[in-house]
Amino acid sequence: MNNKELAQLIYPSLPHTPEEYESMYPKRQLADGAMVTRLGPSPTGFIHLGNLYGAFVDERLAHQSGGVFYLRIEDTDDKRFVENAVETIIGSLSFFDINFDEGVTADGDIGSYGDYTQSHRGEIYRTFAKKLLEQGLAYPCFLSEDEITAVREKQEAEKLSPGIYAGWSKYRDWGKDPEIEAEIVSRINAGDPFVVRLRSKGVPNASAEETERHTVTDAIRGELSVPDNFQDVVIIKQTGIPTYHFAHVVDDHLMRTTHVVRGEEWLPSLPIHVDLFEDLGWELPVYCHTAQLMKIGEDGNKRKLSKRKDPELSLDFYRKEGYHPAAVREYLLTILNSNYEEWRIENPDAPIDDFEFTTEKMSSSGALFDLDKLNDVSKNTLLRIDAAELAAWLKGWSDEFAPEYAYVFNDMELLEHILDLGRHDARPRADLVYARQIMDFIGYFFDEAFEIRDEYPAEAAADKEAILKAYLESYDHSDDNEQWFGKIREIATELGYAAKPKDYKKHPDEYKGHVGHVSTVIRIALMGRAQSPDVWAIQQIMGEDKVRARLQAAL
RNA sequence: GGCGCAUUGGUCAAGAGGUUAAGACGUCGCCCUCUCACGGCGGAAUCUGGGGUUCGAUUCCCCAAUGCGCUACCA
Repeated sequence: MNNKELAQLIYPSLPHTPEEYESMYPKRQLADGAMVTRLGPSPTGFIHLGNLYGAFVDERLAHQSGGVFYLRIEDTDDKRFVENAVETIIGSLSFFDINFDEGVTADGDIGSYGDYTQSHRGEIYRTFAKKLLEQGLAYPCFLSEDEITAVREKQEAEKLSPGIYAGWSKYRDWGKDPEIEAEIVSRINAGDPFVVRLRSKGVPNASAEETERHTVTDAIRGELSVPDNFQDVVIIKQTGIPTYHFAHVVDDHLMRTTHVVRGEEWLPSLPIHVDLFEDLGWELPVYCHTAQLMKIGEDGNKRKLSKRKDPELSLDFYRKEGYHPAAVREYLLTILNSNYEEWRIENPDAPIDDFEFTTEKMSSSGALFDLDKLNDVSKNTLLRIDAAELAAWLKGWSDEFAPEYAYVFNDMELLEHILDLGRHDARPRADLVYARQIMDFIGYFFDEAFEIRDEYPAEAAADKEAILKAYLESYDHSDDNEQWFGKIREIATELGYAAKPKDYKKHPDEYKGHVGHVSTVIRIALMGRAQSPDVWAIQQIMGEDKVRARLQAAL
C-alpha cells in the first residue's frame, strides 16, 4: 500500500480538493501594502487587557493600511467553550472601538473567506491533512496515552528531548515494515482511534552546529533564526479536530492573512509552523510576536498578568470603574509605541487614529502595567471630550454599572455645567479621571451625597459661626468673582485674620490665621471638604437657594 | 532539566562605539495661589554582572545571573 492509498483509506470522502479550496479562497485584491490581520480568541468569552493589547495591534495594522481585520473563533479545544462567548468578545472589543470588517458576528459570518469558526472547518483541515498523508509528510499514529508517557519517561531518563519524533513512534516509518503496515490498515478498518502526526524533517537532538536554521522575518523582533523542527506534532486529534498549529497554518493561508500578531509564547512553536508552511508549499505570513503585559507580583518579581489574581486585567474592571475607552486606548498606545507620547504632545487635539502606528517601534520586552500612568493619561484624555458627551457617557456607565448614582443624571444640563467647571480656563483643570472617581469628585453638588467630610481648620474653627454668619449676611449671588472674594477678605480682616497668606507667614503672631483659613471654613460648609475648585464658580452652579441652605445648616 | 525570548532610574522608555545617557508617569522641594487641581522651576534616581574586541563600550561578541515563556491529542 502506498501513501496515496493510505490517505484514501483514512479520509475516503472529502468534498473538495486542495486546489479547489485554493481557488475558492483566492488571493485578496487589495492595494499594495494593505495588511490582513485577524484576532483568534478561544470562545471562553474572557477578553483581558493582554488580548486588547494584541487586538489593538491587529486593528491598527489593518485599518491603517487599508486592509482587512477579521474575527476567527478558535474553538479547537472543545473543553473551553462558554455560552454567548462570541457576543461577549465582540461587545468587549467594540466598547474599545475595535471593530471587525469580516468574520464571525452575532448574526453569522461576514466575508467570503469563511467559515470563520474553526470547529466548522473540519473538512478543510482534513483535506490538507490528506494531502500531507499522500505525500508521506504525515502519518497516522496509534500510540496510546500510556505509551506516550512511557516514551517521555524513557527520554527523560536518557536526557533526550521529550516528544514523539523519529525513532519513537513505530508508525512513523510505516512503509518500511509490512507488519506495521498491516497493523495500521487493520486498526483503521477496525475504527481504532488515532491521530495524524506531521512527519518532521529535522534531525532529532542535533547539536547547535548541525541544526538547520531558517530565517523568518518578525515585524517586531527583526530577523529570527528558527531551527528545523524535528517534532512529529499532532496535526489532527483523535476527534478529527486540528490542533492550533495546523489550524493556524491552514486558516491563515486560506484566509490570506498577511500579518500574524500573537503573543511571544508562540515563539517556541514557530519551527513547527515554518515546517508546516513549507510542507504545504505556502508562503509564510509576516509574524509579529508581541511582548507580554506583565505585572509586579507579591514577591516583587515581574510576572504575566493572571486573570485570577489581577482584577485590573479584566476589561470589565475598566468598564466598572468607568475608565473611558478612549483613555484605555490612549494608554495602550503609550506602551505599544514608544514614540506615541511625543506625538501626542505635538498633536494634542488630533484624533488618535492619525498616529502612525508601526510594529518596529514596539518593544520586544514585556511592559509592566502601570495604573498611575493610566490615570494620568485618562485625565488628559477626558479633557479632550466635551462636557455634553462626557455627561452622556457617564449616564450610560451609571445605568449599567452604578445605578446608585442615578440622582446625578436628573438634570443633564446641570451635570454639564459641573463637568465643565474650570475646564475652559487658560490652564484647564485636569481632575476628572474615571467615572467612579468623578462621581465622588462632584458629589457635593448633590444633597444625596453631600456630607461634611473634613475638619474645620484649627486656626479658624473657633470662629466658624462668626465667619459663616458674616458670610451669609454679606452674600450676594450676583457678585462677580472679584467682589465676592473682596467680601471674604473683609470678613477675614474684621475677625483678625490676615487678608493675604504672606502677611500671616511673616507675622504669625499678629493674626489668628489668614484668609485661606477663613475661606476653608466656607468651603467646608458648602462642599463638606477642604479642597475643591473655585468656590464662587461652584456657587454659581449650585444656585443661591442651595448655597444659603448649606450655610444655614452648617451654623 | 532542555529550548526560546528578554534585561537602560520605582514604572514606560529614547539613544549611539566617544552624549552632561532624552522624554513621560510617579516621587521630593520651591514658585504661582484663598484650598485643591492646573502651570512653572529644580532635585533624587538608570545602562544586571564577568570576560573579551577596541585608543575607548551602556552600545559589538562570549559567558553567567535574573525574569518570562514553551516543553499537550491547550491555545
